[in-house]
Amino acid sequence: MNIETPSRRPRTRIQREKRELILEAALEVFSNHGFRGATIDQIAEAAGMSKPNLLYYFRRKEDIFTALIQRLMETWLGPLRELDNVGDPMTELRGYIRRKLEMARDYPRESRLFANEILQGAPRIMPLLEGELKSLVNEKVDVIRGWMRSGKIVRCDPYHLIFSIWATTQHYADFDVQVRAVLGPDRGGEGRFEDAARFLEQLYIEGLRP
Amino acid sequence: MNIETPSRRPRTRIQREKRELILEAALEVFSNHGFRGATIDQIAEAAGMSKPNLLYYFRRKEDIFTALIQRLMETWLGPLRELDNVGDPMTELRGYIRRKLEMARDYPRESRLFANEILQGAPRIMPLLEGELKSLVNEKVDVIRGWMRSGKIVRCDPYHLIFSIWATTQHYADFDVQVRAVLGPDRGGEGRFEDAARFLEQLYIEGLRP
DNA sequence: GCAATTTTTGACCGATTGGACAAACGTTAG
DNA sequence: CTAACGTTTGTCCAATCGGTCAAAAATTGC
Repeated sequence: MNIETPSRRPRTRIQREKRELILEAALEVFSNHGFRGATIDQIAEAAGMSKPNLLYYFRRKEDIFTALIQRLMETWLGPLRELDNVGDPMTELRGYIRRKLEMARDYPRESRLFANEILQGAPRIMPLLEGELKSLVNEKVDVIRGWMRSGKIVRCDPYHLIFSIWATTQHYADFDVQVRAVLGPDRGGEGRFEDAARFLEQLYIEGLRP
Repeated sequence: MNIETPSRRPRTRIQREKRELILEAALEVFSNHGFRGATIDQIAEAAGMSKPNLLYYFRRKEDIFTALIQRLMETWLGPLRELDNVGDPMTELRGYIRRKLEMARDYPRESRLFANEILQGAPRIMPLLEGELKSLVNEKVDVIRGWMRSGKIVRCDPYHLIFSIWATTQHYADFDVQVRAVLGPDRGGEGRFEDAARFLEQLYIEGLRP
């Protein structure tokens, strides 16, 4: 019999461990080759098991992908969830930018996985975008609008403010190859994230000052 | 005999027309599915011809891709080339942002094609990035540094300034599905590009003012 | 009109892919 | 020990893919 949805029995210790192993391997492979470009064999090899063995834990290739996306979404939306209207607006926004940039540095595979899926038209995560993501953004847009009304930051379109923060920070994960190619070996080292952080903080602080 | 590199004979009228047809079809298919995700059959069908017929004009799938990239690169770097140090720096930068945003609106397939290639590690265009692109950026970085020295714009890292303009503008092509999902049917209509333009111009003008 | 050349097509091929399956192998509770 | 259950593997399959090839059809140059 197969696993996948725990219809009745709870997960075994081996099941929990092996599923975790597979998801880690799948993240590596999917983020580098996209859904279509990745093969089950590649994932199985990266996870150190045979293909039929992998298919015992996840019936179909797509099931691995959706399980991965589902689990990642929470981590990914974390920084935006933390954006709160306690504390100084400018400090909050700067913290958000910093956290997003740290995620681009520390979790580039997750970023590229999302980017790849969105690029292909988000066929597998559209409900998430229109549901959870949309409502979370709307919630934070209200917070930002409050800051504008109280004159703490300049008036502008809060949706596009969020988009631009996403774009500028995730750029350093998704387009990392290009960034490093343009900066060259000397300027493209590990310091590029600190340089980016300095630039972006300055841009947004000066650009949003009321 | 096959075509591809015009070793001796010049291109026929039919060859020019059909190759154009194929490249247009390939742009549509590659930008939606990536290199690996696209199939020759799909491209052939989109071009309205049989697969062997297509392979008569381009021997291999990769040849279509590289021909496409080669031709697109010029168009794509156009706006950056136009960035010149004649005229007011702020006006120049605003014009650059506006042109890049117009390209994201009018040529989203080209943008997604590049994004897809970069995401996979740019295996087919790395030389272009390290060569033509890098030197063009370096050239424009000098222009921007000149503006900073003369106090026309605030001092900041010109590389990351360019990166952030790329990121924020191309975001509206590459992540269009997400942008529309979050904005919803009412705010996600055609007006989203004007809203984005207004926001970005304000952000960069305020953020770069000396 | 005719021969040379270019263009198009149907049939085919080997490799890869996602996935099925039954049999073998391990593990664990009584 | 043993029966039940969980895990692993080798083998196989149908579909799809990139690409070949020879021959037919269309075009072109004279």
